[in-house]
Amino acid sequence: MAAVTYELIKTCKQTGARLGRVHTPHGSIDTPTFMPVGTLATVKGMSSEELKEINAEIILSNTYHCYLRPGQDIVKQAGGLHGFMNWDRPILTDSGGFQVFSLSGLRKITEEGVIFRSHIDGSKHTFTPESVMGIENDLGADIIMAFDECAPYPAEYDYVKKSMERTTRWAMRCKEAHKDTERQSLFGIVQGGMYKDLRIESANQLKDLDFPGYAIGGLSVGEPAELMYEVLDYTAPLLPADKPRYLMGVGTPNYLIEGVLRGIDMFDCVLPTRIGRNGTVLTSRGRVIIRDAKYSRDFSKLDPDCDCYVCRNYSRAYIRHLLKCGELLGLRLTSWHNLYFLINLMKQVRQAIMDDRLGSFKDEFYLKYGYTK
RNA sequence: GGGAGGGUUCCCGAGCGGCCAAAGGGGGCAGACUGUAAAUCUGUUAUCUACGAUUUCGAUGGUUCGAAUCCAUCUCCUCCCA
Repeated sequence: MAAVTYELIKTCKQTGARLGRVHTPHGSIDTPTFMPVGTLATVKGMSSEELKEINAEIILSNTYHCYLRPGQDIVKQAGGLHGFMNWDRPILTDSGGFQVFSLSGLRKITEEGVIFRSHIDGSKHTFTPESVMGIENDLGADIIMAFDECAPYPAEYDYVKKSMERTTRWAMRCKEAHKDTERQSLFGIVQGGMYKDLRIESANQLKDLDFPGYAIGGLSVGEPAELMYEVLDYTAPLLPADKPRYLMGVGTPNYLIEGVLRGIDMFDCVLPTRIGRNGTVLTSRGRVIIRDAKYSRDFSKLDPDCDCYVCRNYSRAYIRHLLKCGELLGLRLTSWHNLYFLINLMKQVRQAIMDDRLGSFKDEFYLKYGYTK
């Protein structure tokens, strides 16, 4: 039996969205779910205990970053990421495939793998599907991602096709190299850019490899929202209904809801922590750039409808003051609130599915948030 | 009392006859942020009846076609010697 399994609980009668549960060696996750990103074995600004306080059920970490610092051997010796960062709930590690995209100026792709230059000291490193599986095994996450190439947008058909086919070959090699299936589950990643036939081909090829879960990668890389929805419309249904579906790198409140409506179970994104550190907070009435001068005397809470720790205790004016002064607490409080906002949004989404009213929930949410559609 | 150096746009600080509304920081204001090279990045920051015009570089007067830049006086600050 695979380390990670998916249990479908019910589908929303109004929209067809699915409510489920992902079972892992470190406990179960209610889906749809949002996973905070903790690239360097830390969700920036948040302790593991605080993540529990906001009901984070699973977090993400990253192969490339943890390999460079502190090195997977140290993490392994600490008892894997779970022991190292004192987090006893599920963890997912990304493979470094996204860094193939984001560090495009510092790497070279070959059939064998990717030669990286460290963004820290410029030193040269090689990642192959096999080496990545070794690192991810040492990191010890419950869910590990296959080593893929996240193609840029826009990209030529021929390039995306070659990239996608190579990603499939790498997925086969990953599966071959991944032995610890009792403790970890390896998810495949569908690529294919914005090309329908490539997405179909990718999904079918990966399905044949029978992974315990599937991710859709290569989206939210700068393409228009409508295009992403279109790709999801035809890609998500191709994935096995009895396995979890993970949309990588998404995102904003509307992307999450639109993703769930299209059958996605898992999401991750740096957005809440990053925009939080940069002075923007998510609220039920839309984004608020809390750093702006107009909030200097606003002693109300970040979001009038929020009951998170931050909103229960601190005002907009105070948090703005902290941010303007570069105080660490400001970054922490905005990150905290934003993470809570998305995790709580997914909780409401799950309840709406349970009540067969996700479509209505979406309309109400969008109206209040200020989305035009 | 004697000597030396200096006062530049919100702040610090370059500029040392025209290419200066004046470098560069900082601060302010605004925007971006989507599997984290991000506590980052971008724009903007004299005034106006703004693709042009007007007033700025301690004050006043002068030299010059032209001055933040040269000269004189005044004023204020810093340092050194008594």
